[in-house]
Parts: sequence; structure tokens; C-alpha cells
Amino acid sequence: MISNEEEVKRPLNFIEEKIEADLASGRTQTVVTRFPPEPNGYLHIGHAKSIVVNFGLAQQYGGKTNLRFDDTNPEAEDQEFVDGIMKDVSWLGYEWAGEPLYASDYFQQLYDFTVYLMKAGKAYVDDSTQEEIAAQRGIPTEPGTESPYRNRSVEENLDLLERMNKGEFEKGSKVVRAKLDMASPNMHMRDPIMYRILKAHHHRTGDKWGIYPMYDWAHGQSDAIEGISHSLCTLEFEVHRPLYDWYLDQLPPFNPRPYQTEFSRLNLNYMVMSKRSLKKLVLRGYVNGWDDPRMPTIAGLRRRGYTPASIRNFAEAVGLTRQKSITDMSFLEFHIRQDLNKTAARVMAVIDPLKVIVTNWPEGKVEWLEVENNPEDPESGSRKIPFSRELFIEAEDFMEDAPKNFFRLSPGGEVRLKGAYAIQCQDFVKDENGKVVELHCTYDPATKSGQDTTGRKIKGVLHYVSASEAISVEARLYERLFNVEDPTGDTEDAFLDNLNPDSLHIVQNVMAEPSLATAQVGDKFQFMRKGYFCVDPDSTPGKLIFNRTVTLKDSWAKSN
RNA sequence: UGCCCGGUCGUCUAAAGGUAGGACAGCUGGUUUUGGUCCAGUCGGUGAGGGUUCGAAUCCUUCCUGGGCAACCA
Repeated sequence: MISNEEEVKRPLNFIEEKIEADLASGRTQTVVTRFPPEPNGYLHIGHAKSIVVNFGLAQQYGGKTNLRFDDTNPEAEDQEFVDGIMKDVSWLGYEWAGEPLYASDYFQQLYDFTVYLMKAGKAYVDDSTQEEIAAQRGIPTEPGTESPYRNRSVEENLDLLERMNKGEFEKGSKVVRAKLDMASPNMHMRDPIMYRILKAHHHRTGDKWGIYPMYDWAHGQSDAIEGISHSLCTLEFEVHRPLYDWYLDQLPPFNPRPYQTEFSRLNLNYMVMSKRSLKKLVLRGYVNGWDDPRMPTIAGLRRRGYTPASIRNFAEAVGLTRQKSITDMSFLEFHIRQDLNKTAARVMAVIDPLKVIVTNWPEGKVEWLEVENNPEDPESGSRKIPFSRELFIEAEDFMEDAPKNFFRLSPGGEVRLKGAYAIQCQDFVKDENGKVVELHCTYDPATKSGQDTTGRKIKGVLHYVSASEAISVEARLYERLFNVEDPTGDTEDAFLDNLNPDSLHIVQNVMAEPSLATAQVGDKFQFMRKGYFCVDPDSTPGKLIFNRTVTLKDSWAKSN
């Protein structure tokens, strides 16, 4: 069903193979997947992979995908996150089937199933304390022991269940457990907890429920109720699979019967990805919120200037396997450059301005030169930029004592100003600290861009702005948030020691060409020779703020 | 040291007993009015041993090694 003829043939990944086998065998008629976030935080690039996998696979096989909030823990969850998650999924370009769904929609069915299991003698109410239950569970290398409450009568269990739900008992005083096998080598099978008493207010069901289901009890049954054909999750749920199957085995059959398949989660080097860690960065103020452009959250990437297509392409290119992996940040950067190279308009902005006086250019004269907007996109047209006697170039583009392979400006040297004329440096002025503060150059009228009659080959091409027309903007330059490949350490907070103290540089008085004055929040540009930038929402009518999404590849900088 | 899963270029990922290939990163060079893009080339890998086979990344076996599991979190 990969119907696009132009699509290059790609070998199937292991989940596609399963799906095709299931379709062929009749195990399932249509592919129904789900994306099941817990609304207790913001989505990150790792979730983006899961979104692309779930929505992408369903799309590919003509099926559908549910968005289901796994809202079984009211103590951690909040409507704010529900809204944020829906925004992010939509922004990535996916449409879920029908309305958003919630595990809490199934609380009644789950409760009825529990009654069913209790009547079958497969679930019981346990009065043990949290500590006692932990002790009963034993350790992985040794079997556990059975709870003294394990063999309560069906009647007593049903009565207690009802009263737990009514709120008659204190939080933590009782739980509902499945009656499985305390000697199982799989810890998750040692009479897992199905329900706990929680007095918290639920963001959707309010105070209706006194007990809340645990993940294992809620998840598989929610899948089954929704008719999910393929329940895809990450590797850490692998040991839960026997329990997922066991619950389904105890209940009347579902058709289709969902089954769980695990794949490896996405990790990036120089980044942390756990929700806990990200939350800590936000709460303790190491970054400026969930949408800080240094964050790997969808919201952060969006604000940074990443496009939905670049994230989708990245997620697809990373692939789908069961091997633990840490993907190179440069792979993500490759995909945003690839997208923006084709779509972002080129403009000129000087981040660290150095004044240039064109001594043989008439005082007060301004010439408007036509330059193309994007050489990669013939449809993008052109615009006019001003040239005058006083210009700014990038300070790093001038060197007093330049090595032979420095193609830029140096005393006596000549460069082309992009889209304008060639200039030659005649003289330069230093301040009292020895810093070069002004260049005196002459231009050659015969070298006008597009009409150069000199036949001279000029290697260096610089970006520039005309001083009188330039607008002053702010640029926020981002470096990696962490300065080691794997920031996670041995302790919970160890990653904080690996924070890069220079991950954000705010630069004022960046001199930008006047066409930028009308830029809107979210607009994306290539600042020629400097990188891709987008307009930050912090911008005000009087002051534009640009986030650097990613630098251009720079083989000169690299070799120095 | 119980159970489960995994080990292919630096990274990610193909090869379903038959030439170990691609992408990213790196390095060379060419084109270029962005030291960008584009193009060409190049470097570089099956964790180890044994076995089966005409032939093994793939099957068997021993070992080595990485990860997950002992929340009333998901």
C-alpha cells in the first residue's frame, strides 16, 4: 500500500512485516493504532518518533490512529498538557480519528471488568501496606510470598471494591490486585496492583471515582475497547507484555484482539530526553520554559525554527528497530537544513558589525540592487537591497594579517559584496585598544553584480548591509544545551553538572537588511553565510528577535 | 548471581544461507556571486572462539558485552 510510484523502494521494517503478515492472514482487517500520551508534561522529539510511527503506519496501510490520553493518574495530570499535546500532534501534521479519547472514558468498563474478574476469583482487595506489598513481591532472583488477604471471598472482595470506590477508605489503605503468581520470574506478574485509592480531583472525571486503574490494567483494555490492531510502544514495556496478554486472556474475547509490539525509543546525544529531567530544567529555571528553543520538546523545536516536515523526515530516517540507539544530533540538524535550504528566503544580516566607508561612493547616494530570494527556488523571486557609502560587514570577515587561504577582506585585498560591487580595502582604523573599528575601501563600478565587465575572478563574497537603511534586531544564538555526549550520570541530578553554561548568546544590534522589517513571528530565513533564523514570539512591533535554528555548515570555521 | 531483550562502519540503518549496501558525520577534489547548496571521490563495520555448510552478519554452540525488570508512575 505504499502507493506513491515515485517512492523509492525501501525494505520493510519489522513492524511493517508484522502488519503485512497480519493483513495477509486475516488476523486483522484494518490497521488501527493509537498514540497514548500521559498528559503530565510536554511532548518531545522522542514522542515525535512515536507519533510518526503510529500515525505513519496507519496512514500507510489505509487505517486510522486514535489519540488517547492515558489519564489514569490525576495526581500528575493536567488539562494544560492535554491542550499542549493536541497542538503538537496537529502541528506535526497528523489528524487523529474522531475526537480525542481518554482512558478515563473507560473507567466504568474497567470497573465492570474488575467485578467480572473478582467473580472469577482472579482479583482481590488487599489491605497490606505499601511496604508489605513491596516485601511480598520479593526480589527478582527469589520468589515472592502471597498476601494474607489473597483468598478473601468473592462477596467480601466485591463489597470492599464498591466501598473503596465510594471513598470509604483512606488513600493507601487498600488496593485491588490481580491474582496471578507470586513466584513468577517476571516481577510484573507477581499479583500486580490494578487499582489504588486516590483522593485527587481528576481533570475530566472530577470526583466521581475513588479508585484509579494502574497503567497495566488500563492500557491493554483501552486498546481492546477501541479496536486497536497494533499496540506499539517502547522497549521498556517489553516485560509488561505477558501481563498485557494475561488480562486480555481473562476477559471475554475482543475482535480484533490487540497485541503489543515494542520498538526502541529515540535518544539524541548531547541531550536528555526523560520527562523528569526536562521538567527539572524547566522548574529550576535552567531554561526558559517548556518551549525554550534549547529544549528537545516539540514546542521548543517549533520555537527554534524546526519545521514539521523536517521532524517527520528525521523520524522516518532514523528507522524502526529494537536496538538501543543514540542518534547523532547532526542527523537532526541535517534534516532541518535540508528543508530550510529549499524553503527559507535568503536575507543579509550582520551579527557583529564592522563599519566600512566606501570612500569613492558619493555621500548620500543610495542604490537599490536586485537580489534573488532563494537560489534553490526559482519561484521565490527577488527583492531590492540598498547599497551606500557606509556599510556594515561581519567583523570576522576582516583580518589585518590574513593567511593565504583567507578569502575575505584584508589590507589591500578585494572581495565582492553579495549582489553588489567589489570593494578593496585601502585602510583601516583602530581604537585605543587596538581593535579594528572602521575600514576604508574603494569600490569598482565595473564590477556591478550581474554586469561585471572586468572578467576578474574574485574568490571572496561577503554579506553586508547599508548602514543608513539597516534595522537593528536581536539575535539569540543557541549552542548545545549539554557539553557531553551522554549527560545522564549516576544520580538523578547528575545531568545538571553537564549543562553547557554558554548555551545561549543574546546579541543586540544585529544589523539587518530593511526587507526584514515586515517579518512576522514564525517566519524563517537564511541569514546568508550565518545560518537559519526564525522570528521569535517575544518580538514586539519595535523590536524583532530572531532565533538561530541552526548554523550553516562551515568548512572554513571547521578547518580553523 | 532470576527473567527478558539487544550487539553490523564514529552514528543510524539494510542485507530473510549467495558480492556486507545506504544515509549522517569525517576527509579529498570539482562547480558556485553564500567557505552554503550541488556533484564526484574517499575513509570506515558483522563483539570473540568453535561448529554446520560448497558458501554464515544470518543457523547451532560457548563465551564476552550493553540494556531493561523489584513505583499504590506511565
